[in-house]
Amino acid sequence: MIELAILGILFEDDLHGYEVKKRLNELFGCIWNVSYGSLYPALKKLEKAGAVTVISEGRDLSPRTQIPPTGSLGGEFAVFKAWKNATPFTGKAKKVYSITPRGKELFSNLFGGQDSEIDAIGFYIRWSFAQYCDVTARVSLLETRKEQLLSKVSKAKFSLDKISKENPYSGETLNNFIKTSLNETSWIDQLIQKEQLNLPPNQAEVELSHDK
Amino acid sequence: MIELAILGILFEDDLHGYEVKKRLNELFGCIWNVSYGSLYPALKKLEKAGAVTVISEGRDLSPRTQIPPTGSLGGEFAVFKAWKNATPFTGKAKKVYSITPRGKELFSNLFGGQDSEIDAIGFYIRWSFAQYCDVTARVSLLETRKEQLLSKVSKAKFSLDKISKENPYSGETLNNFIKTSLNETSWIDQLIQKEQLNLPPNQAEVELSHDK
DNA sequence: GTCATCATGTAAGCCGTTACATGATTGC
DNA sequence: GCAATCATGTAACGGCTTACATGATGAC
Repeated sequence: MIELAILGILFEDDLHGYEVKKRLNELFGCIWNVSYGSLYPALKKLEKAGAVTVISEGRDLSPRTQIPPTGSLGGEFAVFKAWKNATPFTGKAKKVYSITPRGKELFSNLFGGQDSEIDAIGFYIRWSFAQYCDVTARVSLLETRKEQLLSKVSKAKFSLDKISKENPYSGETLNNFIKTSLNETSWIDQLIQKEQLNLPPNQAEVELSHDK
Repeated sequence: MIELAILGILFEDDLHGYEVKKRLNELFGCIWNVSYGSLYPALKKLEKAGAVTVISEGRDLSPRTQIPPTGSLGGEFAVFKAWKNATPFTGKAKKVYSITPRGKELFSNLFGGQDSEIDAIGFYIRWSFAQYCDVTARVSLLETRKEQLLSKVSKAKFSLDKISKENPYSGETLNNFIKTSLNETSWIDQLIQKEQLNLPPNQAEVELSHDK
């Protein structure tokens, strides 16, 4: 989950860890909070996997280390290496991370969520970064989530049959759960319709366009 | 969380572990699932804490081990002990648990949730068992949850200000989150009103009663 | 007598949090 | 120079899940 979010946020900007956390909490603070204890290990893991690279490290990167408009990455790396050797390094340094092509691939895989461990929070986070994948992946995510919600609704209805009499509070709770889930389902339906306007015309677009 | 749920389900019936799980999954299956790996250790912990007692153990409790209408618990225990010693015990036995007064106390404490770690699921579970605590605790839970929701909504609005332009999907997500949370808030308002009809008349009941 | 299901438990491991430890930078 | 905050990391711990291991019971 956190890896997906990190990659998603790095699509927008190259950032160092501290700011990744700040941005994620800014974006998702209402539903989710990242802690350092999970952020830094995750960054390390992503770096090891080649999904992100450190593009600058240290406290005083002078302008000459910027990428020249026509410059090669290899050249920049050499300058950086030279600086690093010249400046004996003691403690904590600001490490700016950048997403790699491999990272974008990983993002797509995580977005698809092969293990189908996509809970409410997982869905929100994925949808927030939905612009970084293609239409089919988006629609697929929406369908998956919709199915999940409906399956939970039917479970809840099943529960209702069993308990509502003796315990009014649990019935109330289940009914609210059902109502909430159906609301979310209809929201998702709208999103699916919106997305399908972007799909090739062999989809049922005709219907939709004069429906609207 | 699981301890609260176990105690809640034991309010209704004396049950053995396997059936506690079955009932909890029946009741909460749509939002929550208990696994054996957390159930049995939790039962053990509750037993150690004196919150539940094993009232029967073994596969063949004959009628004589039932509590006589006027019988003392001590007497029953002695019979049970005798049976246990007489029947060399090899393997797995069905252990029926019962909630104790201390368990009911613990339930109240957990219901209050002093650490305020009451997330959506925690709230649903608590509310499902709300009939086993008093009106004030119920109202207090509702108020807490409402505050939490509103605080999250204001966080979400804050986030909206920062991101909506460059990322339409995250804006969409946040808006849906806000809508959902406000729906839930108004549901909770209704519950609070309902509960306040049960409160002593020094509450603002007059207003409510002719409002309805 | 054997298969499914009932029933209890343990162990390994994942994932995440809290708390801790350290150092750099900036504003006053 | 000192406090606040920026910045990176580690270690301990907690809660829960999965998988494993074992045995009892009942239906056929």
